[in-house]
Amino acid sequence: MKDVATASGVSLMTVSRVVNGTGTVAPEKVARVERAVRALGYQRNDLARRLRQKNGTSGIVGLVVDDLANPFFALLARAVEDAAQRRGSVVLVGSTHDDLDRERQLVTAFCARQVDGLILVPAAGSHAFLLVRITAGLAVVCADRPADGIEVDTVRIDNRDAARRGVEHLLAHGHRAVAFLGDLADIGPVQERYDGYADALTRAGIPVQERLVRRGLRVERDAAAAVVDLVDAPDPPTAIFTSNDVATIGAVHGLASRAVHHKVALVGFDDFQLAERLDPPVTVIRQEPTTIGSTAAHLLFSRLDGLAEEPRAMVLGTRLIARGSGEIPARPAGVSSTPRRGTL
Amino acid sequence: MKDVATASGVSLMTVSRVVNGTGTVAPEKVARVERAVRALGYQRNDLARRLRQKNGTSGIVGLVVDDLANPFFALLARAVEDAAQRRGSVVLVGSTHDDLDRERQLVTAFCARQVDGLILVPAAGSHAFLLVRITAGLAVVCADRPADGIEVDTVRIDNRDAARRGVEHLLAHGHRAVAFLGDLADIGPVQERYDGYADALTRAGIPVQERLVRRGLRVERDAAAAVVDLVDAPDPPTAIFTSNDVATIGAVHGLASRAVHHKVALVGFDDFQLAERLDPPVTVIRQEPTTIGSTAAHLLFSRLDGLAEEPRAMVLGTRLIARGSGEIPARPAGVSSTPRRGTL
DNA sequence: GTGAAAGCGCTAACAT
DNA sequence: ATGTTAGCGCTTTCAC
Repeated sequence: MKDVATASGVSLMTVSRVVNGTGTVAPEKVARVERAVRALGYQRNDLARRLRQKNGTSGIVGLVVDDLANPFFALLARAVEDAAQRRGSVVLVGSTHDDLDRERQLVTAFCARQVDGLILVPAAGSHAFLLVRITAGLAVVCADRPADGIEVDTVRIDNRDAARRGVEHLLAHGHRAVAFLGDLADIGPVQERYDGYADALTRAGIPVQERLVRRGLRVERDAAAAVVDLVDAPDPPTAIFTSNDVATIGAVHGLASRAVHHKVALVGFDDFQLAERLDPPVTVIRQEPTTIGSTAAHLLFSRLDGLAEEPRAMVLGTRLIARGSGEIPARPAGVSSTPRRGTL
Repeated sequence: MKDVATASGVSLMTVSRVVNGTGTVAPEKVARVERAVRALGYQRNDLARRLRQKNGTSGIVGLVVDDLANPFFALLARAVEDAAQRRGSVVLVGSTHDDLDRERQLVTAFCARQVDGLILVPAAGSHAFLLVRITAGLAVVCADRPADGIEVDTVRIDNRDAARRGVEHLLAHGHRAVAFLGDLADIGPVQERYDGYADALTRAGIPVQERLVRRGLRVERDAAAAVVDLVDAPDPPTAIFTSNDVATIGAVHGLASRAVHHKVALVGFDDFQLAERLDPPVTVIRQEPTTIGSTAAHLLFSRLDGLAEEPRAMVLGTRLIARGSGEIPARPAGVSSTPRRGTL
């Protein structure tokens, strides 16, 4: 900047005014400065700028998700990025892999770079460590899940209700022995989806059987193994409810490996690519990661623009998409499980 | 920081030394300062820090990809993020959607935030605008494709060779009429894969038929429509080579919609989730986005650490994974295309 | 319309 | 072992 000023024979202030288009500068000097800027390849240092502008913002937002490589979060991330772009902000991303320590590191690293705000898919555990930062002016919006211990804007779906509807869809096709497959139990939505599963069974007068409930499934292989274990058991489930995309895809593999994919019904949480092209096509409860991301981004930007209401809890809709796997009736011809005592 | 100094009754420099663990400070004062830091929730402003440390780095790297929501780039991004994390850097991301203007905006926005380096999946077009920045010290590594007009480190695969092998796999099963489906022709790898396709045909003495070549397919729907158009034509191809994951998935839909998925062979570039579970399972040429990402990140960090060799061109391996769709023989029973003049 | 001076939060380089 | 001074690149404030 100093070089530009020297080269065009004006003061630093004039350069500043030209670069930012503020104040009033003689047209002739504007031209001289602009020429020098181009010649020297000068670009404003936004960081130094922001240092002096007491009120100024960095134009950086942080996005902390569970796993950027998961299509759900990749779509959410792109939606956030789109919204940020339209506003001239840039996005710092990081994956926590549901590890609170990792999340804390990311938040610290992001805050050290003066992010204006944070969109957070919180890991399990207390987020009280964020309180002091929020008090200090950090805007935080939670996506997909609320964060324990802080009251901030949250964008999510009604997991419990959606899961209940999914399981009821299976019950409506005559199933009584419905298995539940889920990720780590301490993740909020996983627990809520389990609750919805239990709700559906309870309303139908069916007791929850712990042997049909498998949690802590982090990767597809875990879910596939759980399914194999379930269908090989003496009294196998006639239907499976998987509580996220990873579990659903694992279950598809598991069922196919035992050649029971046409016999055991399947409803999965989260839609996924090619679900409609599988055999049978997979019935899912779809949520919209893109909508979640853009809603969270808009909420964050509203806060940055001074919105000072109570924290909002936005609950977005879900839709059950029946494709085939969830409509397989209970105990079709060919399933060889001997009828036994009803409940156990 | 000033507050911390006041609260603990020491000078700014002492606080600085304690916070950074540099120099020598009396244990008692260290304790006092640390207490004040905790009490006030003080966190160092890395940006101001970096402003003063002339040599210092921002600890921010930029990652510019085609589309973050595409699983290929999502995996690449996660690999970059992992590598950055291990180094204490954070990652700014952005999607260009193969638009050079958008890419330029992202690069400008990232540089204004003083990124140390850039990992770039370049859009089509001249990247001469980067020259001045590279001269000014910006480290750039290209991933997936080289950038036009600049000489920088590049991490990629041998698209032409891999595509040739994929098409030869089809030819080995007796196919003579092999269609090519691709994204925008001005994207480097798309052109290279087309060249590989043409190579395979030429080596086998088969002329390339323009009517079997469909490009500019950006989304699955485009590819599905192209496939429908191809198979409905008078002299339909007996095999299809799709030059990326989007085209492959589109082709799967297109073939299924005309119920010819067991009759028309398919080899796709890029592996994708559930490919092995489709009917028939899809034969692909797999590249490793994760390896590309981590290699690019390591290369970038080497440069930031002072590596001053000539720009490197790293070429990673690919593997053909035969699953079924690529092994369908030419002209199976039931394909009703009347034999006509050979070439036209 | 323009510039000079002060200072954002921090740290080199020199004191002491 | 600690404090002082100067200044990173920029903008604010106020004077001209």
